[in-house]
Parts: sequence; C-alpha cells; structure tokens
Amino acid sequence: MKKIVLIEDDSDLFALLKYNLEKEGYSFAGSQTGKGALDLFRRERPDLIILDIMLPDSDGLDICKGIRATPELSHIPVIFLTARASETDRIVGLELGANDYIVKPFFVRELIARVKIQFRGQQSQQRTLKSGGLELDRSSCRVVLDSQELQLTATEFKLLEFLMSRPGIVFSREQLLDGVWGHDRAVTDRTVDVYILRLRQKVEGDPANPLYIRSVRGFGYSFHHPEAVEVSQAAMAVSSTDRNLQDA
Amino acid sequence: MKKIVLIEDDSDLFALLKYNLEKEGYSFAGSQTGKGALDLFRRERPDLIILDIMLPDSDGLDICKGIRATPELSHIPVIFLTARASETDRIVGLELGANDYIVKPFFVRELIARVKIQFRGQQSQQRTLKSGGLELDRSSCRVVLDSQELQLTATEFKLLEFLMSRPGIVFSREQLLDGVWGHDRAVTDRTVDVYILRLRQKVEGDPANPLYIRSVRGFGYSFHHPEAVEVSQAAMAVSSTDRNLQDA
DNA sequence: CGGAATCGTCATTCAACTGTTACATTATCC
DNA sequence: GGATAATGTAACAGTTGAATGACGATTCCG
Repeated sequence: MKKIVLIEDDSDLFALLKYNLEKEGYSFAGSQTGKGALDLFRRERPDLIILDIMLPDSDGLDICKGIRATPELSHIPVIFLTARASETDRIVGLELGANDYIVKPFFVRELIARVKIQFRGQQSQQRTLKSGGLELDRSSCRVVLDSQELQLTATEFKLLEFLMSRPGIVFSREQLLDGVWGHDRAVTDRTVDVYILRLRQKVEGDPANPLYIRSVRGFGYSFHHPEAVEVSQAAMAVSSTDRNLQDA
Repeated sequence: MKKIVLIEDDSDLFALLKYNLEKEGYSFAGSQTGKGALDLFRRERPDLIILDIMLPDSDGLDICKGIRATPELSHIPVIFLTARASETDRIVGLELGANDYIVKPFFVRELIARVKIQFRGQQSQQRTLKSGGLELDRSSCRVVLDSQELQLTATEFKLLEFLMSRPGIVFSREQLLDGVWGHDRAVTDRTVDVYILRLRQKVEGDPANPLYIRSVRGFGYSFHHPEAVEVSQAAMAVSSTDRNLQDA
C-alpha cells in the first residue's frame, strides 16, 4: 500500500483530496500547515508527497529544498500544487526537484492520474523477472528454478523480488530492511543474513558458491547482473586498443 | 546524449521545439505526420517521445497505445502535447500510459523542465567513474581494470571512490581519513599510506610507476586527472613511435 | 486446541579485513 | 655526499563481518 502525505492549508481542498486519495486505496497522512512538515515526512516515510507551494506559514519551495537535502527523503517524488501560474514559478518549482506541477484549479481525476504516474515507472512493470534459470512471477508469486517450482515464504519472496528487480545493485542491510520489511520495522539487520541464507539454500545449487545472490563484504548483498559478462566483454574490445598503445 | 523524438504537425511549433531541444543538448529526430511513427521509434530508439495528440492523419492516443504494446518501446516515456483541455481528454491521455501531459499553449521552458524530469532519477549521481582503463561502478561496488574485475576490500573501494570522484585534487592524509574513514575515526594517518599501497598493488600495473594514484610529497595523494592520463598516454604513443623509428 | 510453518534472534565459527609497527627506500636540503 | 624527513613495504595480531545451525515466539490452519 503506497502512502501519500499532503501539505495543504485550504481545508476544503485538503478534505477533498484526502477523500479521493483514500478512495483510490492510498494510505494517507497530511497536515494543513508547513511547520514541521519535514518531521512529518521523516516519521511517515511517504512514497509520495503532495505539496502546496503557497502556505500561510512557510514556503513550499523551501520544504521541497529540505526534502531533497535530506538523504532519507531525497528520493521521494514531490508533486507541487499551486495557484501561481506564471512561467518562472513553474520553472522554479520543476527545477527545484519537483516531479510534477499542477496548477489550481485542477480536476481531481487528473491529480489522481498524475499520482499514479509517479508510482508507475518505479516498479519495472514487468510481470516476470528472469535471470538464468531463475524466474520470478510477480502476479502469481511463484518462483521457478530450472523449470522446477520453489516453495518460498512470503519474506523470502519479497526479498528475492526486491533484489531481482534491481540486478547488479548492491544494497546494505539497512536498505533491504527498508525495502522489504518496511521502514517501521523492528528487526535486527542480522536478520537479513539469515534470509539470504535461506534464499540461497533454495535458489542456489551450491550455496557455498552463489550463482545468483552475491555477498559484498562491507556493503551488503546484490543480485547477479545478467549483463555483467557482456559489459566486460564489450569493454575488452575497447580497452585492447589502449593496451596496444601501452605495449607499443 | 539523450535522444528525443517529436511528432507534431504544426510546422512552427515543430521548429520551435526542435531548436530548443537541440539547444539543450538533446539529440533530436521527428516527424510532422503520425504515419509511420512507430517505425520511426523503432529505428531511432529514442529515450523520450513527445507526441501531439491531434494529428491530421492519425490519433496520438493510438500511437501511444502502440508504443506501450511494443516490447522494445514500451519503457520509453511519452509526453503528450495537446490543445484539448477537457477533463476526460487529460485523464485518457495520462491513463493510457503517457508520463506527462502538457496543454497548449505552454511555455517552452516548462516543456524543457518537464523533459528533464523524465530523465532525472535515472542518473541522479554519476553511477560510474572512469579513467583510462580503470572503471569504478558505485551501485554495484565493482572496479574493473582493463576489462578485468578487481577484488577490492570495502575500505580500498571507498578510498578509490573518494579519489576518483575528485580527480586531480590533492588530499592530505587528514582529509582522506575524514572523507573515507569518517570524522569519528581513531586511526593513524600512516594507515592511509598502507591503503594507498594496497590499492596500487591492485590497480597499478607497475606500483613503482603509478599511473593512477599520485603521491605528492609533503601534501598527500591525488588521483590522476583524466586529461593528464590522456596526455601521458599520448606522450607514450609518441615516444614509442620515436623508439620504433630509432629501431628501424 | 495442536501441530506445522514461518519469523526473528542469538551464539559460534572461520576467513577476511583492519590498523599498527618496524624497517627499507626515496626525496630533499644543506 | 650525508643528514633528515617523507614515503614505500612487509609482517603481525586483533577485530570484524558473514555464514551457519539452533532456538523460542508467533502465526496460520485444520
């Protein structure tokens, strides 16, 4: 369930959007004042922020700057909401790091549509993730290894899905806990190790020689990148020229 | 450089956008007719498509549907451009898979800003650092030298990343300890020497003649500036020619 | 209710990494 | 050239980090 936080001082609009967003199935939180907005974000860890620019007590642009400057918030998409329609206002808003900019008055359904867009691209809408003999189907929550179905638990599945959807990228235990267990977790980071172990026991033919899940000492874990080999081969073609130069 | 393809029948607007997008440094292609648009996309493989909805010969919405239905194109972001401003039109456009929707008349700078948004996130920070045959990938924590992967420890990696991300700049041991080990370190500054040594043993072909990591006596260490490397390689190429000449 | 599956934690083990030291080597200055 | 300081290098002992097996707690399900 995606969580949205709204900062909007107009009570009518606030209620209207709250109603519609909740009806769409989003988890909702909000405030009618800009004061303490950043603290609210840190507490709620929303997946999307909708921000009125003109607030009586503070400037939405400043809040946005604050979001982008806070490491644990900087990745969250921001949609600006405003009555200002001048060119410079729009540009400033967008260039400040907003992901979208909606001018009042607007259609609620358009806002909903634009909210959905922010969530679309994030999850590589692929229904199935494949790598080598490993295949994960999101819609049926099934994992198949070499045409043999595996029995994964819910947590194991989510962890594998998280890793497979971002192949090659190394995640710290912290990031994995955030992504798989959720930010309001109460879980030790060592737990990740254990789940990686359990996953490997099911997924890897030889758990001692992991083919899919890589440990990166001091950093975390990553899923094997399918293109890693291709890339290094391409690099070889190029760099051989360099080597010839040096050899000469 | 990112490539953008524009489908827009209005000659004035087409020329205006072409001019501005190219001025922004984007590679540009386009057509003033909707016919054959999908073929154009398949040929050009753009990173972004800007699509007028109202075309004399075809419907932009259909083209968008076609994009989303074509596997090799489906991931490409689409921005709709249109004079239609009714609610249903906007919703349909957005829900059809468009990533943004701009109503005419619009400000060119706003369009540019919205184009940039589509590309943001993809390259929030430089993912890979390159210099000569040395390549460091931040997201996968990998280092490749002349197409051969190196096994670096966490500290070695962080040190190399620190230096490579600021090529040419000389850092004192103090600064390196702050940047790599953190402010709350309890580490002797001679430790830096040892890690530089270990890095050189892995990174430099000939540790006695460092190509990448330079010692600056009395000050500290620095990574070779990319241009400096090129120059030295160029010099090497020249001198080898000389040698060959003399040998001949 | 009972049993099984799942969850999260803990303690242990071992290999790898870390940081220090001592000593060798090199550069710099007079 | 020789004294001196800075850097390079090798070896070491302590520490850390990841893999692993075992354990109690919780949830699920009949």
